[in-house]
Amino acid sequence: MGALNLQEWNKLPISLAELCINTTLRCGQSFRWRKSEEGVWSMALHGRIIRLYQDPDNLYYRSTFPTTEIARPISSTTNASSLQDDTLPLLQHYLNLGPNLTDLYAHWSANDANFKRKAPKFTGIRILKQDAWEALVGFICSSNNNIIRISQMVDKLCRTYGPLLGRIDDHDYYDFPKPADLANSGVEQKLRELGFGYRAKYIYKTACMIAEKDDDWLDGLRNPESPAFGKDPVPGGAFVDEGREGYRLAHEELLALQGVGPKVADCVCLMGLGWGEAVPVDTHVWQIAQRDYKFGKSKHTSVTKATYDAVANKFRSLWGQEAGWAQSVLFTANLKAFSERLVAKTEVKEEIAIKEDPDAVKIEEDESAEAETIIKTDKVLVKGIKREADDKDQMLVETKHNVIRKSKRAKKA
DNA sequence: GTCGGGCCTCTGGG
DNA sequence: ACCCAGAGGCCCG
Repeated sequence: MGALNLQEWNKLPISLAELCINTTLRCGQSFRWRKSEEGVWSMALHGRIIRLYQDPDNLYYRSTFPTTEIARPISSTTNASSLQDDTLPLLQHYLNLGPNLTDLYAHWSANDANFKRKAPKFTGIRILKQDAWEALVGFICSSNNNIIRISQMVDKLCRTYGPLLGRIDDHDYYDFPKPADLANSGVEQKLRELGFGYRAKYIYKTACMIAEKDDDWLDGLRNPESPAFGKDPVPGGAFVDEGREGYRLAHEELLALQGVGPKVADCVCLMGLGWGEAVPVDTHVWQIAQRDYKFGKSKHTSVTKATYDAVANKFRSLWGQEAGWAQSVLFTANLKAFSERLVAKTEVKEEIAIKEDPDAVKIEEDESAEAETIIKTDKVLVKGIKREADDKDQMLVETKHNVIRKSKRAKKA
């Protein structure tokens, strides 16, 4: 942490088991957070620049408003501090700090031995309550893509079409552009020049469709139990394996947008509209379903609609109301960027001992009574995570390769 | 309803 | 060197 001075920061006591921003902010749900060399996460959010830092006992946070906002006349009934004071409730909302995460993990583990085995190294993951429009655009970008490139694309989008909020430590912060900002002719061409590929047309068309509708159309699809920041929750109905009526309606409405298929619609439902039962079934989750939950006997390699629904329903029946949240934990555990944790001794420190005797690294027992898999362990050289500028050294780690056995029950045959 | 083929771009691994 | 599969898929015929 070095020269980082936390004197001027606000402090919120919270454990790493209840929130781990280092995992939550880079596991592929939000594509806009940036991490400094000091370990400070920062992003433009709700018209201000938010900075976050976490140690084992506290979350530290601070807001920086644009100069015009700070210079705004203060009414006689409003003191200076109340201008910034909504940062805490804003963060509590955005980081979704309401639920007790330890209890949730226990609940998901109770019916699921696989979750119980995988989750302990991926604690503190929360589903962010992101702006629905931002989530929509981000996940339209995600098709046939990887998290690093998606983040670069979203950054270009904000830099080109979003309002500049300020500059901190030689870094400019732009807020996310509005639908109307992307609904102009020439946007598709510009996005193609910026490297969006075939997604340029999807974003332009979807922006046009949203801009045509009422301003509150997208938020009208929200889970009433999880309203937008500043509004009061209303009961949203009883849970069912297929998902509640409101969720299915929201999903269907989103499918009408360009570049939005079932997976992207579920991402928006889960991370932008507050529908906890939305389970996005992507290539990773499909792999997980085949490897650990006995899916895959069907002949098609790609996920058909029927298979998609079957996988999502299976996970909803297994994990319940917040199935999408549980899915995200397993998704993160399956990401290559986090694969070092599968064999790392400790999860708190970023650095893995580079010169450590590889033979001293413990091999985890990962056999599952349920999963029909064979585990092979290999020693390989992998590069450090690209986005961490201070982590370029090559690390000697071990990875496991799972080989799917296709036979239905005859393990020994 | 289902199935291929094509799609922008970048990267790690054969 | 070179190619190709894969990356949090979707659209079209």
